[in-house]
Amino acid sequence: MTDGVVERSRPRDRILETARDMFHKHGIKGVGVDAITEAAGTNKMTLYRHFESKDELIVECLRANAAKAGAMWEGFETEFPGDKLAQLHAWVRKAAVMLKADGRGCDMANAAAELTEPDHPARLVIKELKEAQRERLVALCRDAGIGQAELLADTLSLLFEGARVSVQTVGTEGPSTQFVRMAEGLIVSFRGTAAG
Amino acid sequence: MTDGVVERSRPRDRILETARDMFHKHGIKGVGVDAITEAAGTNKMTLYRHFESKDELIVECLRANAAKAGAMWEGFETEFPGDKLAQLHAWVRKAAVMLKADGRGCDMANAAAELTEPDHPARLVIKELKEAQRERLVALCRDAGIGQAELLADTLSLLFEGARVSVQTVGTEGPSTQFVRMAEGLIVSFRGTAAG
DNA sequence: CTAGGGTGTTACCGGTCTGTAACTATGCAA
DNA sequence: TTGCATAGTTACAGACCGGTAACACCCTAG
Repeated sequence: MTDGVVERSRPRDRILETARDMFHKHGIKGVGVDAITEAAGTNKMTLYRHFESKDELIVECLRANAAKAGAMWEGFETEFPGDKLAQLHAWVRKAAVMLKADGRGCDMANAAAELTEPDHPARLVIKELKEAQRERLVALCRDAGIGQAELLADTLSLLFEGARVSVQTVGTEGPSTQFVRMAEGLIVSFRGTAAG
Repeated sequence: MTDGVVERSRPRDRILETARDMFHKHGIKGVGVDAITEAAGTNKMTLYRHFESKDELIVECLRANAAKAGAMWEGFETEFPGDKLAQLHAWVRKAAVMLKADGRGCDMANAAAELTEPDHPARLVIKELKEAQRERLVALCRDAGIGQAELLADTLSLLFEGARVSVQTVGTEGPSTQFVRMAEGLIVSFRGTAAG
Protein backbone atom coordinates (compact mmCIF):
# COMPACT_ATOMS: atom_id res chain seq x y z
CA MET A 1 0.00 0.00 0.00
CA THR A 2 1.48 3.34 0.94
CA ASP A 3 3.50 2.94 -2.24
CA GLY A 4 0.31 2.65 -4.26
CA VAL A 5 0.00 6.37 -3.85
CA VAL A 6 3.34 6.95 -5.50
CA GLU A 7 1.89 6.36 -8.97
CA ARG A 8 1.64 9.54 -10.98
CA SER A 9 -0.23 12.26 -9.15
CA ARG A 10 0.99 15.64 -8.01
CA PRO A 11 3.60 15.46 -5.26
CA ARG A 12 1.38 17.42 -2.92
CA ASP A 13 -1.42 14.87 -3.23
CA ARG A 14 0.96 11.96 -2.79
CA ILE A 15 2.41 13.53 0.33
CA LEU A 16 -1.05 14.18 1.76
CA GLU A 17 -2.30 10.66 1.09
CA THR A 18 0.85 9.02 2.37
CA ALA A 19 0.90 11.17 5.48
CA ARG A 20 -2.74 10.31 6.22
CA ASP A 21 -1.95 6.63 5.91
CA MET A 22 1.21 6.74 8.01
CA PHE A 23 -0.23 9.00 10.70
CA HIS A 24 -3.15 6.63 10.97
CA LYS A 25 -0.97 3.55 11.29
CA HIS A 26 1.93 4.80 13.38
CA GLY A 27 0.64 7.93 15.07
CA ILE A 28 1.76 11.49 14.46
CA LYS A 29 4.85 11.61 16.63
CA GLY A 30 5.74 8.14 15.41
CA VAL A 31 6.34 9.33 11.86
CA GLY A 32 8.95 11.80 10.68
CA VAL A 33 8.67 13.99 7.63
CA ASP A 34 11.58 12.17 6.02
CA ALA A 35 9.75 8.85 6.25
CA ILE A 36 6.61 10.39 4.76
CA THR A 37 8.33 11.94 1.77
CA GLU A 38 10.33 8.82 1.09
CA ALA A 39 7.20 6.66 1.13
CA ALA A 40 5.50 9.21 -1.10
CA GLY A 41 8.33 8.93 -3.60
CA THR A 42 9.54 12.46 -3.16
CA ASN A 43 11.72 14.45 -0.78
CA LYS A 44 11.62 16.75 2.18
CA MET A 45 12.16 19.99 0.25
CA THR A 46 9.10 19.35 -1.87
CA LEU A 47 7.05 18.78 1.26
CA TYR A 48 8.13 22.12 2.68
CA ARG A 49 7.32 23.84 -0.59
CA HIS A 50 3.67 22.75 -0.21
CA PHE A 51 3.24 22.80 3.58
CA GLU A 52 4.84 25.42 5.76
CA SER A 53 5.40 22.98 8.62
CA LYS A 54 4.64 19.49 9.86
CA ASP A 55 1.86 20.96 11.97
CA GLU A 56 0.16 22.35 8.89
CA LEU A 57 0.48 18.97 7.20
CA ILE A 58 -1.20 17.39 10.21
CA VAL A 59 -4.08 19.84 9.99
CA GLU A 60 -4.52 19.22 6.28
CA CYS A 61 -4.58 15.47 6.91
CA LEU A 62 -7.32 15.89 9.49
CA ARG A 63 -9.35 18.01 7.10
CA ALA A 64 -8.88 15.43 4.37
CA ASN A 65 -10.16 12.76 6.74
CA ALA A 66 -13.21 14.85 7.50
CA ALA A 67 -13.85 15.36 3.79
CA LYS A 68 -13.73 11.62 3.25
CA ALA A 69 -16.18 11.12 6.13
CA GLY A 70 -18.41 13.74 4.57
CA ALA A 71 -18.48 11.75 1.34
CA MET A 72 -19.63 8.75 3.37
CA TRP A 73 -22.61 10.74 4.67
CA GLU A 74 -23.53 11.80 1.16
CA GLY A 75 -23.44 8.14 0.27
CA PHE A 76 -26.15 7.45 2.83
CA GLU A 77 -28.37 10.09 1.25
CA THR A 78 -27.94 8.76 -2.27
CA GLU A 79 -28.48 5.19 -1.09
CA PHE A 80 -31.64 5.94 0.88
CA PRO A 81 -32.93 9.23 -0.53
CA GLY A 82 -35.19 10.96 1.96
CA ASP A 83 -35.41 7.93 4.25
CA LYS A 84 -33.61 9.33 7.27
CA LEU A 85 -34.30 6.33 9.47
CA ALA A 86 -32.74 4.00 6.91
CA GLN A 87 -29.76 6.34 6.75
CA LEU A 88 -29.39 6.15 10.52
CA HIS A 89 -29.31 2.37 10.36
CA ALA A 90 -26.82 2.60 7.50
CA TRP A 91 -24.63 4.71 9.76
CA VAL A 92 -24.76 2.03 12.43
CA ARG A 93 -23.77 -0.67 9.95
CA LYS A 94 -20.99 1.47 8.53
CA ALA A 95 -19.70 2.15 12.03
CA ALA A 96 -19.63 -1.57 12.74
CA VAL A 97 -17.61 -2.18 9.60
CA MET A 98 -15.12 0.48 10.59
CA LEU A 99 -14.71 -1.19 13.97
CA LYS A 100 -13.54 -4.37 12.31
CA ALA A 101 -11.44 -2.63 9.71
CA ASP A 102 -8.31 -2.17 11.78
CA GLY A 103 -7.16 -1.83 15.34
CA ARG A 104 -6.54 1.89 15.12
CA GLY A 105 -9.17 4.21 16.55
CA CYS A 106 -10.37 7.57 15.31
CA ASP A 107 -7.57 9.66 13.82
CA MET A 108 -8.85 12.82 15.42
CA ALA A 109 -9.12 11.25 18.86
CA ASN A 110 -5.65 9.78 18.48
CA ALA A 111 -4.28 13.13 17.38
CA ALA A 112 -5.90 14.81 20.37
CA ALA A 113 -4.25 12.24 22.63
CA GLU A 114 -0.84 12.90 21.13
CA LEU A 115 -0.88 16.66 20.68
CA THR A 116 -1.24 17.83 24.24
CA GLU A 117 -0.21 21.47 23.86
CA PRO A 118 -3.49 23.29 24.48
CA ASP A 119 -2.89 25.82 21.70
CA HIS A 120 -1.74 23.37 19.07
CA PRO A 121 -3.33 24.32 15.72
CA ALA A 122 -4.67 20.81 15.29
CA ARG A 123 -6.76 21.01 18.46
CA LEU A 124 -8.89 23.78 16.99
CA VAL A 125 -9.73 21.89 13.82
CA ILE A 126 -10.33 18.66 15.75
CA LYS A 127 -12.93 20.41 17.88
CA GLU A 128 -14.43 22.09 14.85
CA LEU A 129 -14.68 18.90 12.84
CA LYS A 130 -15.98 16.79 15.72
CA GLU A 131 -18.70 19.35 16.41
CA ALA A 132 -19.73 19.39 12.76
CA GLN A 133 -19.86 15.61 12.86
CA ARG A 134 -22.10 15.72 15.91
CA GLU A 135 -24.42 18.24 14.26
CA ARG A 136 -24.87 15.91 11.34
CA LEU A 137 -25.81 12.96 13.53
CA VAL A 138 -28.20 15.10 15.57
CA ALA A 139 -29.87 16.35 12.39
CA LEU A 140 -30.19 12.80 11.11
CA CYS A 141 -31.86 11.64 14.32
CA ARG A 142 -34.17 14.65 14.35
CA ASP A 143 -35.16 14.24 10.71
CA ALA A 144 -35.77 10.56 11.37
CA GLY A 145 -38.57 11.68 13.66
CA ILE A 146 -36.94 10.88 16.96
CA GLY A 147 -38.01 12.98 19.90
CA GLN A 148 -34.88 13.34 21.96
CA ALA A 149 -32.64 13.58 18.92
CA GLU A 150 -29.73 15.25 20.68
CA LEU A 151 -29.64 12.66 23.44
CA LEU A 152 -29.79 9.72 21.04
CA ALA A 153 -27.17 11.23 18.77
CA ASP A 154 -24.83 11.90 21.67
CA THR A 155 -25.37 8.43 23.07
CA LEU A 156 -24.68 6.75 19.74
CA SER A 157 -21.69 8.98 19.23
CA LEU A 158 -20.18 8.17 22.62
CA LEU A 159 -20.85 4.47 22.09
CA PHE A 160 -19.06 4.50 18.76
CA GLU A 161 -16.18 6.55 20.07
CA GLY A 162 -15.85 4.19 23.01
CA ALA A 163 -15.98 1.16 20.76
CA ARG A 164 -13.10 2.54 18.71
CA VAL A 165 -10.87 3.00 21.71
CA SER A 166 -11.94 -0.42 23.00
CA VAL A 167 -10.76 -1.95 19.75
CA GLN A 168 -7.47 -0.17 20.21
CA THR A 169 -6.95 -1.43 23.75
CA VAL A 170 -8.42 -4.94 23.96
CA GLY A 171 -8.86 -5.74 20.29
CA THR A 172 -11.78 -6.46 17.99
CA GLU A 173 -13.07 -9.34 20.12
CA GLY A 174 -13.88 -7.16 23.13
CA PRO A 175 -16.99 -5.21 24.12
CA SER A 176 -17.07 -3.52 20.73
CA THR A 177 -18.59 -6.67 19.23
CA GLN A 178 -21.86 -5.67 20.89
CA PHE A 179 -21.93 -2.23 19.28
CA VAL A 180 -24.64 -2.93 16.70
CA ARG A 181 -26.84 -4.60 19.27
CA MET A 182 -26.48 -1.63 21.62
CA ALA A 183 -27.07 0.94 18.90
CA GLU A 184 -30.11 -0.77 17.40
CA GLY A 185 -31.57 -1.26 20.86
CA LEU A 186 -31.15 2.43 21.60
CA ILE A 187 -32.81 3.50 18.37
CA VAL A 188 -35.79 1.23 19.02
CA SER A 189 -36.02 2.50 22.57
CA PHE A 190 -35.91 6.16 21.53
CA ARG A 191 -38.46 5.63 18.77
CA GLY A 192 -40.79 4.07 21.31
CA THR A 193 -40.66 6.83 23.89
CA ALA A 194 -41.35 9.80 21.67
CA ALA A 195 -41.98 9.83 17.94
CA GLY A 196 -42.23 13.02 15.85
CA MET B 1 2.30 19.86 41.72
CA THR B 2 4.83 17.54 40.13
CA ASP B 3 7.34 19.01 42.53
CA GLY B 4 5.23 17.97 45.48
CA VAL B 5 6.48 14.49 44.86
CA VAL B 6 10.06 15.57 45.34
CA GLU B 7 9.72 15.67 49.15
CA ARG B 8 11.57 12.87 50.83
CA SER B 9 10.63 9.50 49.46
CA ARG B 10 12.83 6.97 47.70
CA PRO B 11 14.01 8.13 44.29
CA ARG B 12 12.27 5.21 42.63
CA ASP B 13 8.89 6.23 44.01
CA ARG B 14 9.44 9.86 43.12
CA ILE B 15 10.34 8.91 39.56
CA LEU B 16 7.28 6.68 39.24
CA GLU B 17 4.87 9.29 40.59
CA THR B 18 6.36 12.07 38.52
CA ALA B 19 6.36 9.96 35.38
CA ARG B 20 2.70 9.04 35.91
CA ASP B 21 1.81 12.69 36.24
CA MET B 22 3.82 13.86 33.26
CA PHE B 23 2.79 11.01 30.97
CA HIS B 24 -0.82 11.79 31.84
CA LYS B 25 -0.47 15.49 31.09
CA HIS B 26 1.85 15.52 28.10
CA GLY B 27 1.63 12.03 26.65
CA ILE B 28 4.34 9.41 26.59
CA LYS B 29 6.30 10.53 23.56
CA GLY B 30 5.86 14.10 24.72
CA VAL B 31 8.03 13.57 27.78
CA GLY B 32 11.70 12.64 27.87
CA VAL B 33 13.40 10.78 30.69
CA ASP B 34 15.54 13.82 31.41
CA ALA B 35 12.48 15.95 32.06
CA ILE B 36 11.02 13.27 34.33
CA THR B 37 14.10 12.88 36.47
CA GLU B 38 14.61 16.60 36.76
CA ALA B 39 11.00 17.12 37.87
CA ALA B 40 11.43 14.23 40.29
CA GLY B 41 14.47 15.93 41.80
CA THR B 42 16.92 13.29 40.69
CA ASN B 43 18.87 12.36 37.59
CA LYS B 44 18.90 10.05 34.63
CA MET B 45 21.41 7.56 35.98
CA THR B 46 19.25 6.88 39.01
CA LEU B 47 16.27 6.25 36.76
CA TYR B 48 18.19 3.69 34.76
CA ARG B 49 19.33 1.98 37.95
CA HIS B 50 15.69 1.31 38.87
CA PHE B 51 14.13 0.81 35.42
CA GLU B 52 15.92 -0.95 32.65
CA SER B 53 14.39 1.27 29.97
CA LYS B 54 11.78 3.94 29.36
CA ASP B 55 9.44 1.21 28.14
CA GLU B 56 9.65 -0.56 31.46
CA LEU B 57 8.95 2.70 33.24
CA ILE B 58 5.87 3.14 31.06
CA VAL B 59 4.62 -0.33 31.98
CA GLU B 60 5.17 0.30 35.68
CA CYS B 61 3.25 3.57 35.41
CA LEU B 62 0.31 1.78 33.80
CA ARG B 63 0.32 -0.85 36.54
CA ALA B 64 0.43 1.87 39.18
CA ASN B 65 -2.58 3.51 37.54
CA ALA B 66 -4.46 0.22 37.63
CA ALA B 67 -3.58 -0.24 41.29
CA LYS B 68 -4.99 3.18 42.07
CA ALA B 69 -8.17 2.34 40.15
CA GLY B 70 -8.39 -0.90 42.13
CA ALA B 71 -8.31 1.10 45.35
CA MET B 72 -11.25 3.11 44.04
CA TRP B 73 -13.28 -0.08 43.59
CA GLU B 74 -12.49 -1.18 47.10
CA GLY B 75 -13.76 2.21 48.21
CA PHE B 76 -17.14 1.40 46.69
CA GLU B 77 -17.34 -1.81 48.68
CA THR B 78 -16.45 -0.16 51.97
CA GLU B 79 -18.86 2.70 51.31
CA PHE B 80 -21.81 0.47 50.39
CA PRO B 81 -20.97 -2.95 51.87
CA GLY B 82 -22.88 -5.67 50.09
CA ASP B 83 -25.15 -3.25 48.22
CA LYS B 84 -23.96 -3.91 44.69
CA LEU B 85 -26.57 -1.70 43.05
CA ALA B 86 -25.49 1.25 45.16
CA GLN B 87 -21.90 0.50 44.20
CA LEU B 88 -22.88 0.56 40.54
CA HIS B 89 -24.44 3.98 40.96
CA ALA B 90 -21.35 5.09 42.85
CA TRP B 91 -19.28 4.01 39.86
CA VAL B 92 -21.43 6.16 37.58
CA ARG B 93 -21.02 9.19 39.83
CA LYS B 94 -17.30 8.62 40.12
CA ALA B 95 -17.01 8.33 36.36
CA ALA B 96 -18.84 11.64 35.95
CA VAL B 97 -16.42 13.31 38.34
CA MET B 98 -13.47 11.96 36.40
CA LEU B 99 -14.94 13.39 33.21
CA LYS B 100 -14.85 16.88 34.66
CA ALA B 101 -11.48 16.44 36.34
CA ASP B 102 -9.32 17.27 33.35
CA GLY B 103 -9.32 17.20 29.59
CA ARG B 104 -7.07 14.19 29.31
CA GLY B 105 -8.69 10.83 28.60
CA CYS B 106 -7.82 7.41 29.91
CA ASP B 107 -4.07 6.91 30.28
CA MET B 108 -4.24 3.38 28.92
CA ALA B 109 -6.24 4.42 25.88
CA ASN B 110 -3.87 7.30 25.26
CA ALA B 111 -0.89 5.01 25.60
CA ALA B 112 -2.45 2.56 23.15
CA ALA B 113 -2.92 5.42 20.70
CA GLU B 114 0.70 6.47 20.99
CA LEU B 115 2.49 3.13 21.14
CA THR B 116 1.59 1.65 17.80
CA GLU B 117 4.19 -1.08 17.53
CA PRO B 118 2.05 -4.24 17.83
CA ASP B 119 4.57 -6.01 20.09
CA HIS B 120 5.28 -3.11 22.40
CA PRO B 121 5.44 -4.41 25.99
CA ALA B 122 2.88 -1.84 27.10
CA ARG B 123 0.23 -3.19 24.75
CA LEU B 124 0.14 -6.50 26.58
CA VAL B 125 -0.41 -4.97 29.99
CA ILE B 126 -2.96 -2.50 28.61
CA LYS B 127 -5.04 -5.38 27.29
CA GLU B 128 -4.59 -7.33 30.50
CA LEU B 129 -5.58 -4.43 32.73
CA LYS B 130 -8.52 -3.36 30.59
CA GLU B 131 -9.89 -6.89 30.59
CA ALA B 132 -9.57 -7.11 34.36
CA GLN B 133 -11.38 -3.81 34.59
CA ARG B 134 -14.20 -5.15 32.42
CA GLU B 135 -14.50 -8.30 34.51
CA ARG B 136 -14.99 -6.20 37.60
CA LEU B 137 -17.78 -4.15 36.05
CA VAL B 138 -19.49 -7.27 34.71
CA ALA B 139 -19.32 -8.89 38.14
CA LEU B 140 -20.76 -5.77 39.73
CA CYS B 141 -23.70 -5.73 37.30
CA ARG B 142 -24.30 -9.43 37.76
CA ASP B 143 -24.17 -9.24 41.55
CA ALA B 144 -26.53 -6.29 41.40
CA GLY B 145 -29.10 -8.70 40.03
CA ILE B 146 -29.13 -7.49 36.46
CA GLY B 147 -30.03 -10.08 33.86
CA GLN B 148 -27.90 -9.15 30.88
CA ALA B 149 -24.97 -8.15 33.04
CA GLU B 150 -22.32 -8.47 30.33
CA LEU B 151 -24.27 -6.33 27.90
CA LEU B 152 -24.95 -3.60 30.45
CA ALA B 153 -21.35 -3.61 31.66
CA ASP B 154 -20.02 -3.38 28.11
CA THR B 155 -22.45 -0.62 27.22
CA LEU B 156 -21.57 1.42 30.28
CA SER B 157 -17.91 0.80 29.66
CA LEU B 158 -18.08 1.94 26.03
CA LEU B 159 -20.12 4.98 27.02
CA PHE B 160 -17.56 6.00 29.61
CA GLU B 161 -14.65 5.37 27.31
CA GLY B 162 -16.37 7.39 24.60
CA ALA B 163 -17.10 10.21 27.01
CA ARG B 164 -13.45 10.42 27.94
CA VAL B 165 -12.31 10.79 24.37
CA SER B 166 -15.13 13.25 23.74
CA VAL B 167 -13.80 15.39 26.57
CA GLN B 168 -10.41 15.23 24.95
CA THR B 169 -11.64 16.32 21.53
CA VAL B 170 -14.51 18.78 22.08
CA GLY B 171 -14.07 19.57 25.75
CA THR B 172 -16.10 19.09 28.91
CA GLU B 173 -19.14 20.92 27.50
CA GLY B 174 -19.81 18.39 24.74
CA PRO B 175 -21.85 15.17 24.62
CA SER B 176 -20.09 13.90 27.73
CA THR B 177 -22.29 16.15 29.87
CA GLN B 178 -25.11 13.68 29.27
CA PHE B 179 -23.13 10.71 30.54
CA VAL B 180 -24.89 10.32 33.91
CA ARG B 181 -28.29 10.62 32.28
CA MET B 182 -27.41 7.97 29.72
CA ALA B 183 -25.90 5.61 32.27
CA GLU B 184 -28.73 5.90 34.78
CA GLY B 185 -31.27 5.42 32.01
CA LEU B 186 -29.52 2.27 30.89
CA ILE B 187 -29.39 0.82 34.39
CA VAL B 188 -33.10 1.46 34.89
CA SER B 189 -33.87 -0.03 31.51
CA PHE B 190 -31.81 -3.17 32.17
CA ARG B 191 -33.30 -3.62 35.63
CA GLY B 192 -36.76 -3.43 34.09
CA THR B 193 -36.25 -6.05 31.40
CA ALA B 194 -34.80 -8.83 33.50
CA ALA B 195 -34.18 -8.83 37.21
CA GLY B 196 -32.31 -11.55 39.13
C1' DC C 1 15.11 27.87 -28.77
C1' DT C 2 14.52 29.79 -24.48
C1' DA C 3 12.86 31.09 -20.04
C1' DG C 4 10.93 29.70 -15.83
C1' DG C 5 8.34 27.04 -12.44
C1' DG C 6 8.09 22.76 -10.22
C1' DT C 7 10.93 19.11 -8.75
C1' DG C 8 14.98 16.26 -7.13
C1' DT C 9 19.54 15.98 -4.63
C1' DT C 10 22.88 16.66 -1.20
C1' DA C 11 24.49 18.62 2.64
C1' DC C 12 23.84 20.83 6.61
C1' DC C 13 22.03 23.32 11.22
C1' DG C 14 20.69 23.11 15.92
C1' DG C 15 18.17 20.60 18.87
C1' DT C 16 16.35 16.45 21.36
C1' DC C 17 16.07 11.72 22.25
C1' DT C 18 17.42 7.12 24.87
C1' DG C 19 21.02 5.08 27.05
C1' DT C 20 25.94 4.61 29.04
C1' DA C 21 30.64 5.48 31.23
C1' DA C 22 33.38 7.04 34.83
C1' DC C 23 33.71 9.27 38.76
C1' DT C 24 32.32 11.53 43.18
C1' DA C 25 29.55 12.13 47.35
C1' DT C 26 26.68 10.43 50.94
C1' DG C 27 24.82 7.61 54.58
C1' DC C 28 24.53 3.50 57.16
C1' DA C 29 26.31 -0.86 59.26
C1' DA C 30 29.81 -3.76 61.18
C1' DT D 1 37.16 3.44 60.94
C1' DT D 2 36.35 0.74 57.24
C1' DG D 3 33.34 -1.03 53.71
C1' DC D 4 29.47 -1.02 50.74
C1' DA D 5 25.17 0.17 48.58
C1' DT D 6 22.76 3.98 46.96
C1' DA D 7 22.55 8.30 44.79
C1' DG D 8 24.36 12.56 42.28
C1' DT D 9 27.37 14.71 38.49
C1' DT D 10 29.37 15.43 34.14
C1' DA D 11 30.24 14.12 29.81
C1' DC D 12 29.37 11.62 25.99
C1' DA D 13 27.70 8.30 22.15
C1' DG D 14 24.68 7.54 18.38
C1' DA D 15 20.50 8.25 16.43
C1' DC D 16 16.73 10.97 14.92
C1' DC D 17 14.07 15.15 14.63
C1' DG D 18 12.06 19.49 11.94
C1' DG D 19 13.59 22.72 8.87
C1' DT D 20 16.76 25.28 5.39
C1' DA D 21 20.38 26.45 1.73
C1' DA D 22 22.25 25.91 -2.64
C1' DC D 23 22.24 23.92 -6.79
C1' DA D 24 21.14 20.73 -10.79
C1' DC D 25 17.40 18.94 -13.47
C1' DC D 26 13.39 18.52 -16.52
C1' DC D 27 9.19 19.74 -18.75
C1' DT D 28 6.29 22.78 -20.73
C1' DA D 29 4.74 27.40 -22.53
C1' DG D 30 5.90 31.18 -25.12
